Amino acid sequence: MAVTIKDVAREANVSPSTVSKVMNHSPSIPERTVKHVQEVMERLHYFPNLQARNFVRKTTRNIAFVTRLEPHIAFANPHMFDILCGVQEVLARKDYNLSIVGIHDLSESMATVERIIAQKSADGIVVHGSATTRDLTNLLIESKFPHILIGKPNFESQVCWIDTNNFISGQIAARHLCECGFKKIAFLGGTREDKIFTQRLNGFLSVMAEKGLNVPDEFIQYGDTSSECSFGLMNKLLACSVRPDAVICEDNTVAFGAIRSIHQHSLKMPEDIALICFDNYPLSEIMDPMPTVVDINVNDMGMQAATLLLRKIKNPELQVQTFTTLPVLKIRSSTRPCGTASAAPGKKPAKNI
Amino acid sequence: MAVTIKDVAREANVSPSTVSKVMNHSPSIPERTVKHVQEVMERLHYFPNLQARNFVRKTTRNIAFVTRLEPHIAFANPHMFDILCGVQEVLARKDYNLSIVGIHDLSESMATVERIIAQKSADGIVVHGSATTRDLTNLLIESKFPHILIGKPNFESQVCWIDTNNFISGQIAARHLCECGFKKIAFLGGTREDKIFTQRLNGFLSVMAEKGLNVPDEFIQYGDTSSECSFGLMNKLLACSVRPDAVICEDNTVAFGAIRSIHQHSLKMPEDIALICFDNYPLSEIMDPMPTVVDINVNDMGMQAATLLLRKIKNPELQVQTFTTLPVLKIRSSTRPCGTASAAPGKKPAKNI
DNA sequence: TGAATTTGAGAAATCGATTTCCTAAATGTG
DNA sequence: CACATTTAGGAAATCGATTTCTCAAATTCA
Repeated sequence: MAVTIKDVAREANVSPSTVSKVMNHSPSIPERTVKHVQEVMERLHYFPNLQARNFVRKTTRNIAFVTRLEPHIAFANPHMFDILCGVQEVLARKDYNLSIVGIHDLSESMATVERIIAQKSADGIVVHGSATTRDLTNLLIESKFPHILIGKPNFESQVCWIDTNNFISGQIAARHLCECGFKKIAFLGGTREDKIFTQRLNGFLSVMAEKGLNVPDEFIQYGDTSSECSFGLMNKLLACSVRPDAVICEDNTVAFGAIRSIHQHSLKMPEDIALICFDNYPLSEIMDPMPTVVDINVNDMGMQAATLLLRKIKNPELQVQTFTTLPVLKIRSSTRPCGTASAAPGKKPAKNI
Repeated sequence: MAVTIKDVAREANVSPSTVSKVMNHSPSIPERTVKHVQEVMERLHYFPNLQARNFVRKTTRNIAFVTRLEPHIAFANPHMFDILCGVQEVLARKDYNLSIVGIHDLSESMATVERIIAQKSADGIVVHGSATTRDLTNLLIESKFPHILIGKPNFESQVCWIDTNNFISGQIAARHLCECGFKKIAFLGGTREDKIFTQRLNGFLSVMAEKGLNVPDEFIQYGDTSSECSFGLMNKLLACSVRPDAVICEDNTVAFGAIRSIHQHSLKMPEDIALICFDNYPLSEIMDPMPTVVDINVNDMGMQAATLLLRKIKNPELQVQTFTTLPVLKIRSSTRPCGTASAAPGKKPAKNI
């Protein structure tokens, strides 16, 4: 049997209440008693039973991370794990536990969260965008259960969320290129309907307008985000009457196709044409040249989400609604000649499990 | 206040014991009482307090997943999250909770696990290779705490682990190439000291010996696993007096460099030269041609790990030591002409978070 | 010195389930 | 019909902490 508070009490010749008070730093226990009891606790290798403690305190010290989880999801979304790491990091510091709650289908998310709330199996919930539904947000609001969504929902809601600022991402990309001296900048690769793409594009255009730089219609090329498609789009761009001297790509894959086209035209990067893209995936680290990227700092986003959530748990009155994080620029050789590049050294994937 | 067992008992005109017995399917409760009580539970929206239940039952229904966790770890190891998904999947089915316990440094793993065991904050532990130390395995063995390591430790130990079979990976790669009719097969990209590389190489060689096929020394090229290095190695291979008609690459990055070299030599794949590599990373899905891979089914490995662990928790007498999973072959166009390929359709990374 | 106040620590209730008796009623048996 | 045997369900202890209330001892103050 494990050592309990009673064992410590008996051994220290005090009552269980006193031991409890020592553990909880009650002011009514004088220094010498504290020391004595702590000594006994140490000697008996006493660890308080967390279950008993949480049970009586009516807390769980646990945060649920609700997300869609499927085999090979790391392929479909390498961001998710980084977010998770950020959340875990902050929770661990405050002695909170993080538990993963996976759903397979959006239709499960409602029931899953209902159960968490009803059974009080967590003190708070982080809901990943992949598990967000309208019903779910309503439930979270009505139940007043501490929560935060990762990713702004695509509908109006009073729910609490955190997301990155795509408009600013577009601005950052544009500003960087302008600072490097490029003026004829093209934008490559999303579909007109895609909100994220549109926001980035608008951010880009706002900077161009601000600087008084012209963006001809043909400099904005829509398409899907496959590398084949972007290869074709880039060929088109390079055939324009006025050739762009820089291109912003919607993501790594798009950039990959674009670079292939640029190589085929025997153009030098960044001298003849510079390239910048959004997001930073492992792929970018083996591309030649390594592309400058505007990255969502997803790890930081996870940390912020956790911080906000904990604050809300501590202070339920708090009415934080939404939060936006700033993207970060990683300058690499596709916009700066080698040598001047301040590239973060890439780690290559470990082959072991 | 939440509804408790007493509220249900009062409303149903029975005692709390009866309600408890209904929940636990005790045989001494007749059908009509069961129905009546269940009806009341439903009506009152009663959910048993899990903390109270686990407390008295002396279980946690929680499994700790101990691993090194750092920002951008998804970059360094895309496998980890897939393993996690597999573990979670199986645990959820059995109503177990999965909680992530991250460490930053190997030196923390011992203390971390000690605490989990002492505080009984989990019923079992999964330790990822990145957190495995000799001390830790000793602790797990001595404490008889239910556990399983992901990845065979690189030292002798009685600890319980699960891993993939690299020797068989090598065999699978070789067999597949032989079946496709290739006979002059080269092996590209690891360092002599790397155990995994050596095992794969030996698996390959064993098949070649079995088939009576010769492997000239120059067909085995050692190097680091960068794509630059493998580009050079592949150039060397293609300059051999007898040119190989197939090449096995140590990983995706190696394959990436090798393919670049093959393209530069204007060779057709797989007609002039076939290529196969180990592991399946997102990179492989945008390579041209898409490479056939021998993949560790890490998701399945996570599932098996969880299954074994749960079995051990249920039956502590069980003396399972080690477990090995079989790699899977994903045939794509680098070894089979298009059309005959049975490639799994690749999902491209989602750009949203 | 005696009264008032502060301090230190214990007794007992509590949290919400489970589980072990135990008993009354129902049923079966000779 | 009397007695033995099931059956159904309740009373109460329990798990290991926390917390409130209480009180004796120590200290301060007039």
